[in-house]
Amino acid sequence: MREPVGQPGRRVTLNDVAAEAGVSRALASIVMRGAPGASDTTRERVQAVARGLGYRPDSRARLLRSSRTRLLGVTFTLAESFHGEVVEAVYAATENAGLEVALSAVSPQRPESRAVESLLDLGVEALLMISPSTGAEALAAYAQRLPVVTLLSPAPVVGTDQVRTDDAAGVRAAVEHLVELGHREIVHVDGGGAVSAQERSTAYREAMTARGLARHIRVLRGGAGEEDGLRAAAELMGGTLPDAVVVFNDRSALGVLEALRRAGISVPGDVSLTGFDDSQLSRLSHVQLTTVSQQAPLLAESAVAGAAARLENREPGGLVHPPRLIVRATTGPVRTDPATGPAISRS
Amino acid sequence: MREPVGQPGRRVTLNDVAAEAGVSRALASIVMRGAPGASDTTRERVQAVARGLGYRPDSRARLLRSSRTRLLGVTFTLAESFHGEVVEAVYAATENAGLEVALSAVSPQRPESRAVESLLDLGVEALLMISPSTGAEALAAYAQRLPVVTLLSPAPVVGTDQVRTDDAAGVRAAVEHLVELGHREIVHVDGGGAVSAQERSTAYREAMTARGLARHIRVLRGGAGEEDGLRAAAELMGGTLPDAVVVFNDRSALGVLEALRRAGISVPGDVSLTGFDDSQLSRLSHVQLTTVSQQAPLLAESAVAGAAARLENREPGGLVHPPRLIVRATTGPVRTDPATGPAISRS
DNA sequence: AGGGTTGTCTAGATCGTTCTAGGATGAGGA
DNA sequence: TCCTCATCCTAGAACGATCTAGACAACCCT
Repeated sequence: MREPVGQPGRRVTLNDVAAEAGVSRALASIVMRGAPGASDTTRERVQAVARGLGYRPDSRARLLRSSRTRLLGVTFTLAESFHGEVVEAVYAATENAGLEVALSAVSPQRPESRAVESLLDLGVEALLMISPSTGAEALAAYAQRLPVVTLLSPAPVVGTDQVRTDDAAGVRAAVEHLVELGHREIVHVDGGGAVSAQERSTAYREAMTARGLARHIRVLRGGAGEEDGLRAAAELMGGTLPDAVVVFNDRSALGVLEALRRAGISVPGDVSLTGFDDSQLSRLSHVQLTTVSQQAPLLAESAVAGAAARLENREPGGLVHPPRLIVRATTGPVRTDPATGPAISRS
Repeated sequence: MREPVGQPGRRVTLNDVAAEAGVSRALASIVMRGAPGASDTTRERVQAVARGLGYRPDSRARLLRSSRTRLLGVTFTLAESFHGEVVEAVYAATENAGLEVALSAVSPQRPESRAVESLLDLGVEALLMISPSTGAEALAAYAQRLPVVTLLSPAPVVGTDQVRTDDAAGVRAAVEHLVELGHREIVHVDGGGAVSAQERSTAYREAMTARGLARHIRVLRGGAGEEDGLRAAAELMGGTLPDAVVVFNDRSALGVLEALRRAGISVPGDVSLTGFDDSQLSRLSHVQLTTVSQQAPLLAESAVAGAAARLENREPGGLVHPPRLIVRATTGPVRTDPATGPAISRS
């Protein structure tokens, strides 16, 4: 198998293709990017030559010259596995939208500002920031220079488009799922000061009220981590056990699950449990957590479409998405005989 | 707070800086990249002007023109959280080496070949591939075009530099740690057909033999996933329990841990347990798995240094790194009274 | 036949940098 | 005085693409 490139150092340029095909560089350019202005016969000929020579356009040159770089800058946090899922979906979505992706990671050692700057230096045409940590002012400043779409952003910022999950709908779905299963005493372990903790907690109250369970409303202080769940579960087991627990997120739910099981309480035999995020954790075979999925593909698709819309001076739409309840093995019918209660039964 | 840029659309170029400072474009360029050939006084003046105008070099143009792009292409898999840790460390390492990073992700929908091609189009000068899935031939072909460094690569490929962890040393460390604690009957749950399963299993045998425990050698078929651990643990509990279990990786170890605890066997009270990878899972507060850490910062540093060395036509060195044993809560002294054994005692 | 339109193609400028070749200037040596 | 020679600087050509303006046919319509 011979390499198409003859010389090791030399790279095949558009000039080479044009010369070989006997046309001008400009025409070759037209053909390569599928622009109108070339006959079908030459189009085919040039393409054949390009293929034969193993030509690949140099994106640096392309980006430099054209104002429409079709390059979408994406910032994400390495440690967040959900960001990974979104990025994956962004790649897929950009393919259809005819955009290219430039990734820039955020980490404790690499602030978001640096990530954004490197993208701007690369000449991205729009910015897609996943869970931005940048302050509203700085974000607004970016938005003045180019379209900015945020995903999982804590708060709205003028000039940016916000793609997000309908948190309330997610919590509502979880509560209703539990009610359908016959549960009445449904407790909420909240997210403490975490992002969107407020929204989810409010949604819990509303969903309970809507189902006529207002008198069963009970919110425990939780948090975003596993330890918060462990702590909340300890508090929970201090009094009488509820039918079910709706937890702020998966990590915390994992803590609750562990504490309950360690105390000999069966999940879902005695208590049902739901999380939020559909993280890797929730899929572990001994966990199988029922949870609310922020549908990464949907969010990504929508964010990319939003950026594309802005680039064409259109108004993007459909930026809030309903999540999906993933029913696994931590929710089940309410226990039928309260007398044999939680203290005795074993998983 | 006024933006340094006057017009919203116009970007500040080197020309603007040169004009404002009253020097030629070339001289401004010399100053900006710290090249020799400018007096200290003008150097300062130009720098002051650049700062005042908010000048940022356009990397596209820079990359296009200069042969030494100082750009390091990195491929990684989104779903692998360990890759994330490495990438994080790569950013830090490149900073010192004076290199820039271009990321390109691999996912089920985006094959590694595509990721590499997009990096080549961008004009990267060297390639750092984390856990490459590309075949040896294709990899060798890349290596002919530019320096290629692989990280966590399954097998050596001619022309590429391989940075990896000394798997054997890791397993040895785990075994010796257990022996120190008084354990004798140490079982190994292997990785099945997974990458480097063979090496780790061999290292286990050697370490046991070296400690005079050859007759206690026992290897159970495992795998890379949690289910494999669950299955192996079931097999394990069929016979008499060993003192300790050295598992191929963290995920599988988590399965073993879960199965043991569910059967009422205390870890580390009855059985000690070690994993491999120091993954996020192993740090969960109810897990606290003793494990072998592939030191991401060290690996990244070494890989970047290797790439930098190749770019300067030097031979890189020190590509194999010893891992570090992270002692958490799943290993402890051997149980003192075998009579009260595992079947009765509870965690 | 002349004027307009449409389709195909090309020359040359351009993007923002870096690089090469060479022009001033002044100091120091013969 | 004249010739190096280093130091500081500049003009202009790259890099590899895109874009603008316009040339040249061929065609249609009056």
